Amino acid sequence: MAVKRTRRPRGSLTPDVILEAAEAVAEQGFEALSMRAVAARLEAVPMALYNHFATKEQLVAALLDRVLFRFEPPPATDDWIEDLRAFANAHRRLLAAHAWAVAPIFTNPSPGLASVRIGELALAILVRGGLSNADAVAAFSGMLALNYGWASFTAARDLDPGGPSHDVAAMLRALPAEAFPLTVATADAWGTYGSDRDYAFALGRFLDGLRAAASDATI
Amino acid sequence: MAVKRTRRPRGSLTPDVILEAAEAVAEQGFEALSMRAVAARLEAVPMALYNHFATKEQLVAALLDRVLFRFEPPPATDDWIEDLRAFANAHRRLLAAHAWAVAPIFTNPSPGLASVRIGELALAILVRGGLSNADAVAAFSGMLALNYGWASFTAARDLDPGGPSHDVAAMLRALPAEAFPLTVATADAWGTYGSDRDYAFALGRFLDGLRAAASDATI
DNA sequence: GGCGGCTAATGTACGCTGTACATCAATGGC
DNA sequence: GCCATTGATGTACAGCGTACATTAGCCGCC
Repeated sequence: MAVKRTRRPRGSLTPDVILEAAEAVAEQGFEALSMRAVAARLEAVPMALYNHFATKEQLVAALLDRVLFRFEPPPATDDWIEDLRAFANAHRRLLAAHAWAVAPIFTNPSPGLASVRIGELALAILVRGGLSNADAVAAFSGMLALNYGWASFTAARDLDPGGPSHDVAAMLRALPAEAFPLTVATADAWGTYGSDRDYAFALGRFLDGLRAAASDATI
Repeated sequence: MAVKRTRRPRGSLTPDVILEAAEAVAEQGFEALSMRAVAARLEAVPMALYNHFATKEQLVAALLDRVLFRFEPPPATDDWIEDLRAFANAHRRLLAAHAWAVAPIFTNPSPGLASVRIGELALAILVRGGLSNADAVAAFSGMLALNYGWASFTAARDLDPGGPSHDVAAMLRALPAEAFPLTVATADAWGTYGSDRDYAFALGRFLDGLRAAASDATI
């Protein structure tokens, strides 16, 4: 006997191992991320987590910062617009790789250190392109907004394949053509809604405009 | 006596009055929107709502559609780019006017009828500008993503004035300048993060690029 | 006018959530 | 070897969405 349930060794619960477990839980859907679920995965009791994070909110903030720190900027070239394109693509890929994180990041754009680092890296490119401080901030905000918004489109689909939006094209085609002629006519294009090609187009137009504005300013 | 608590008259609970109450509740924060809170505001019992909406999720979807139906497109002119600018601004104003709705719309880009209507109206402008169906869908997606992303920035601030991001500029200025030189240097510009001016800049660059692409295509 | 039947409003209950608060036990300093 | 510190635990509570059973108001029918 004496198989008495042994309690967790005293130093074995650290913020890092908690966040590791939390991410594993979150990967099967952010709404599945509960203090109890994280604790269970660590074979600990829910309240044990509160010795390392004051609230769930703080745990989530730390988790999101951890994810955003994985951003790695592409190497710089001599064309700042191409650097910005690569930067935006890398950023969007990061969001797509952690689809579960998109919604909470979105609703809580915490100014964590990881976000600041991303901003710093983006500003370096924009300032190199000749933009003023104010314009660089505005341009970076625009790129960020585009990426977050776009990520929400794709995340909704990635997280719920076969969900209500699993066949947008068919749904749109079924609409009354008198009321929504263009929607019905573009139903096929909507089927690939949020595609890489569409993103490249949208980002491309933004960068075109940015390059024109920068070269105007430097003339 | 016979002051027995009278129950609600039989026909008095309709989807409309429920949504009306739900919106009033949601306006003090989306997380405050619970079935129980909506029922309480109607002096009804929580389960009464389930005679009209199968789940909370469906109630929320109907509520969001109701809000998005308030979008009114600006009148058309003979300059499609200017029409698109006005359209984007009107759309963003709608989101800003219902900041609580931004997060749920974002996480659940439901293809409700109101969204379809907005898409139809946007496509009309883009097709008039000479874009192909595929490009029109991509351009609209980009505008939508920009607006949703941007709205999330401002909504976070509007919903929580005095919150952790109440003085971004001061926070950024306090960062180590060696690690984040550009962030510190642009701290002032970050203070107006998400401003109308910044949005106008970002949208403007996108529209510039779009106009150039369209005129290229028609030559 | 009385009377069923349909259905909307109600009541009760369950499992889940975050977390306040009290308790207990392992560990580092003396 | 003892004690204070502190991290792991246990219990408990309010609030959530909602399944399921019950009640009561209204309708058409005789």
